[in-house]
Amino acid sequence: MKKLKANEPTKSELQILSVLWKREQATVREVFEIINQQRPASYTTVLKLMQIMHEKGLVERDAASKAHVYRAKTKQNETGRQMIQDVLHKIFGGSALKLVQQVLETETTSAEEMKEIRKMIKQAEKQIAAQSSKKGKQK
Amino acid sequence: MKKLKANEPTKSELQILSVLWKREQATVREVFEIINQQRPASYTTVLKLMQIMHEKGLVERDAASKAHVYRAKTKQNETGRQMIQDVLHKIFGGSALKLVQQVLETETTSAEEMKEIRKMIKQAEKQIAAQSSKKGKQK
DNA sequence: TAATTGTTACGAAATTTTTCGTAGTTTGGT
DNA sequence: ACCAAACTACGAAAAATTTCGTAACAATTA
Repeated sequence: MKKLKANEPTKSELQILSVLWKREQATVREVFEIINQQRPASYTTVLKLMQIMHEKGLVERDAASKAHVYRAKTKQNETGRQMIQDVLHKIFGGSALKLVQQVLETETTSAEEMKEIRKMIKQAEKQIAAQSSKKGKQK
Repeated sequence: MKKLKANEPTKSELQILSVLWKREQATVREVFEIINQQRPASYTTVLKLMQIMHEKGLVERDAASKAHVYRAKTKQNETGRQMIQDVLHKIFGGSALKLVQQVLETETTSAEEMKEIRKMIKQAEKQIAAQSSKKGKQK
């Protein structure tokens, strides 16, 4: 076996993953173009990072053509869950309420999204109901 | 003037801030006790970190008594907003919907919290309505 | 007062992450 | 076949972060 470690992406790696999540797949050059306009960076730096990410298993790549084509291997949601978990506990003391509150206060959320969010809450509430009845009423 | 830089706390610093947010104020020893049971750490390491944080202006301290008493200087919400902003854009492509969805899916959110969250959404929706009417209807 | 205990200050090592130069390879055009 | 352009591989320096030992000082107590 190889690596069972939950290789958390570093900040720079996250920045690259972000690009891959948006583009589905990309060459080093393409990623570089985008990263470079967000902050100064040299081509080989981005290349090296992506190679490291490959070793870590954060991305996969197709070496068929001259310029390797990369894809994110770690799912956006996996990473997202982890990071939210982090923020939730480190910042908001575990209160989902406070977190959501902060999101809604800060972000411009469209009416459309609101509707969707409300729908989700309905769902989530059902979950809760189901769970508590299944587990039996504790006191 | 001294520092205008937006001194982002590092991971370790965040862990310490987290303690201070919960306890309002604490000595190095108190923080150490807590940190140390989360992960192996030595006293002087925590001390050093807190000294650095003091230099950076992340915390303030009262040196009146022998053991300095520290308080978080950066607000929980400030940091929270920043980090959410980060997660939102780097992971969820700016979609508040997706973020909230993830939160609700992952976290055990109590019925109580759900109720509160719903209330907030009502509020937020009012905001939107007010804004769009004020700005004039586009399209 | 002397010994003991607990605390801060701080330099510097250790570790992790990021950056970049150089060398060698592949592709495509002449 | 040769040259130029665009890549990959990779070592190693640089920078950022974390860890810890040692020294010095203050408070407490025997």
